[in-house]
Amino acid sequence: MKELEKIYNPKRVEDKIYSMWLENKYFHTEIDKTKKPYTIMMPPPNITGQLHMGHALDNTLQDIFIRYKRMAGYCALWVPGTDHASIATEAKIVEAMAKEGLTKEMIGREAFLERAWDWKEKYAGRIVEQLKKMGVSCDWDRERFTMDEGCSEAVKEVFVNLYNKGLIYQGERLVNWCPHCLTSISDAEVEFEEQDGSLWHIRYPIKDSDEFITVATTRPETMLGDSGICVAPDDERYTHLIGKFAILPLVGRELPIFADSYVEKEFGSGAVKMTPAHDPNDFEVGSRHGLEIIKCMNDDATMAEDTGKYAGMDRFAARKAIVKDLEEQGYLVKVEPYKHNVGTCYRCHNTIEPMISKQWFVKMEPLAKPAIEAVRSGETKFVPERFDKIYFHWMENIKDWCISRQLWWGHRIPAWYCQECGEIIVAKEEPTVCPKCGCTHLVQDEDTLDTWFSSALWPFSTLGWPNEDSEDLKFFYPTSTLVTGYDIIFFWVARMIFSGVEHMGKTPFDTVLIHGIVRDANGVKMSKSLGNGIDPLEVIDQYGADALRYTLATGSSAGNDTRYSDEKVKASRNFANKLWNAARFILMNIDGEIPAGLPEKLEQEDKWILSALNNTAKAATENLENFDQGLAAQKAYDFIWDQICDRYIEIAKTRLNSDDIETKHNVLRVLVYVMNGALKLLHPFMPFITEEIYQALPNNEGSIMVSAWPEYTEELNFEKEEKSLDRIFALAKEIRALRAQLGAHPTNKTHLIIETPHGDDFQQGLVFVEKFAFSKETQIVEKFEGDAKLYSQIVVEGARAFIPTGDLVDKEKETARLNKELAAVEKDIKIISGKLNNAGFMAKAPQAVVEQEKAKLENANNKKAKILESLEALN
RNA sequence: GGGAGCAUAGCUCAGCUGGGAGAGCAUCUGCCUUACAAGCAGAGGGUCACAGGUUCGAGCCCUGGUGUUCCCACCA
Repeated sequence: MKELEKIYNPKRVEDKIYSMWLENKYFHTEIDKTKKPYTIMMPPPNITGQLHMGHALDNTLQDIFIRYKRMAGYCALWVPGTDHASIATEAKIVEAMAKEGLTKEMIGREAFLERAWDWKEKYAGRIVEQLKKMGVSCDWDRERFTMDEGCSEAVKEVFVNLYNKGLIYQGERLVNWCPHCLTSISDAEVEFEEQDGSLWHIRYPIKDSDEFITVATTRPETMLGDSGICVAPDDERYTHLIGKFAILPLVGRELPIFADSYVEKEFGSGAVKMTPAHDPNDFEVGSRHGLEIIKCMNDDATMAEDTGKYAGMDRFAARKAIVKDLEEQGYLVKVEPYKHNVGTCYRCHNTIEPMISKQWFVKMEPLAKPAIEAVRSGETKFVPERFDKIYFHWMENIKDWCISRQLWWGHRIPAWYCQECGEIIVAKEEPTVCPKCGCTHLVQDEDTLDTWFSSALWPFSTLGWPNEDSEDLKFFYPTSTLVTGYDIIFFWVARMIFSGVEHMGKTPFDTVLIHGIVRDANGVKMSKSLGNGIDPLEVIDQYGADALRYTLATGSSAGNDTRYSDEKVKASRNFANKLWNAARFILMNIDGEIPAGLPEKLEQEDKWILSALNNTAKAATENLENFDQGLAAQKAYDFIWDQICDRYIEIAKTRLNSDDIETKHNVLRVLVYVMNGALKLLHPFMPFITEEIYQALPNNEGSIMVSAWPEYTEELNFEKEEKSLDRIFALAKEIRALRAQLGAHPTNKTHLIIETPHGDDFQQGLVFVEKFAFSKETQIVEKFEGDAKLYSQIVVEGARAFIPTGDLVDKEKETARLNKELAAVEKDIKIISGKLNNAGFMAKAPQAVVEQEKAKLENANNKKAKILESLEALN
């Protein structure tokens, strides 16, 4: 006999089991061509990160599907890895250096990168250790890093390919510049925030005239870069000024006044100052009209050297100073309070400064088109489907992607400039001579690539691409399921899709399973700045990884946010303990060896539970196939708690007490079989406890994680026994309710007479009736013939129970109770016959539904007759 | 400005292609019934946000507005 502790202790179990899995290489996948591939690429966590609830959810979901598919016979591969997160990591390192009084420039590029690699070594390892605590079954032998050799090779290959196709180009354009991170960022990386600002109305004098033209602006400091004034073509107020010049106050520059349909008459003053170097719209209008581009700010958003007295001032200080000067010199007309959206950097949340600058871009339109088609054709499906709209909208309105970053940590742009002739050489390998002029004076581009440039290649760079001969690539690509949050559809999912289509000719995954974010118990997004984040590792420490996983798996449905609360985890922990005790009970009853497999002879109740397991397996499998992991988990839960624990184990006790060894063995064999099945169904959700129990059960070999997933089989479909037992349970339940009303103590067993046409079934299940209805000396009759006045009477479908309550029978109470029952059943009858008397229903409802209603009516009528009989007998 | 999600028991949420509303937690009552008090048995609690419509039949489909959350755009 094996002894398990009374309360399940995840701490004792989890690390031990994880090591066992690792040692046995269960996570490792080799190509097996006899199986179908099922592949997941883990969204690589940043090396700046700690494991948070978002990771916990994301990886729990992936682990559920990979474990399920592995058990279901697929060649299941889950590739893990980490992301170098260029801007985030660089910021952290710069921050750390600042504490030592150092800057990037002081130590130089090489020393900086050394530090960065040290950082990577330290923190990539940390996040991996944290992931392992979750129980993830990814193939650690294949762990990748976005800047490892293979990924870097892929990046270079893609850059050169796209450049050669003319899809990567260099251009002097207006980009989003973060003055804090000191780099350009892409449009996707700009977050708009509503802010209270002002609309300043400033009048500019007209050259050679006494007139003024008034412009409105939210950013007066940019006037130092003004190079024109624009009005609407049909604005009669200003038509006479078109072609004339305005004099820029404080500066004295002459600004051409011109018309463009971009301007709306109704807004502000109807005249717009043009600052092409610091405003995206002005840049566009300016390029149409050949305006001069005058940069008036430095990279750190201080005012440029040539701005006179404002030079060196921060942009916001300059704004104040300029407004003050305008006011003093009589140029300020008025100031209105104005709410507007301000672009901020998604990393540091400082206000973005649009700046003219030379950057590298990916030309998006030719890439977007086939990527849109890939989703439209269903080659890749979003779950839930609605996210394809978001994808389409973004892809259809896409602008070119700014990919160069003025950072050091990242993939360096494979472009070299000839210092002699200015030739640009884009190549995978560093060139030694300029192909144009033959000189050797070549200098590599200083910039690195957007971190998402390499993550976009993740689904195939991790499988060996650009080596086209890679067996892994051939077998596992395209991958099967991508699991990720809706917050990175643009950053990552969309870019992976167009990259896959472009470079592999196939979209990178079959399905994109989108989940929401994890909020706190009050529905507030967990964030570092709010301090409301909950550390998954602490939760695991307190309740176990299984409890956390189960909570996340059941609490979230595709596409929706989920709330975390301690109570939910506690409930999951309780479930784990319930399962544990069920297993403990089985093991306590095993003394020595028992035969493997199911016994030859199955009793009614065995067939009932086996049939229930069979049906649960079928339903749960369907749920998993539909990515309804929460429903699948719920089914395993209900089966274990309601069917195994509350019923079958209770039922089993009778035979377990038998002196006959075979009787005892038979029920144990069913118990073990059913428990194994339940464990397997639950394993993807709660891998640790299911493994621990699986190992403890007799006749099990190897690990549950590589055992076969339970499949539905007709052999174990026993409808008759299910129905029969369910009838017994229904009757017993009503009897328990009556006893509760009467305040009967469990030890107070009562005599019971059951009147039923299903005598044989009840006779077979007699011991269970007695067990669940707390009865003794139970009689089963076709027709009750006692003195009804001395009995309480229970009426259910297919049976009537008589319980002698002697003096306890309160005639009035009993009559009231039966009348209540009567009212209920009469209401049923009314509704059902209403339907059946409805010509429309009879004509149009499906036959099966009509039959069902007829059967219901018959049952209800029978029940009513019995209740009436009982009432009559009572009085 | 455009778009999307959500609205079901006190709380958190399920509810498949339309066929008489569910779970967990919380509450109340009674039980240490020899696997489990992290448990067992029972009970109460919902005009499925609102108004229309389609249908024999609507929590589910359609329309309209309400509240709420989010995404995109960014007219100075």
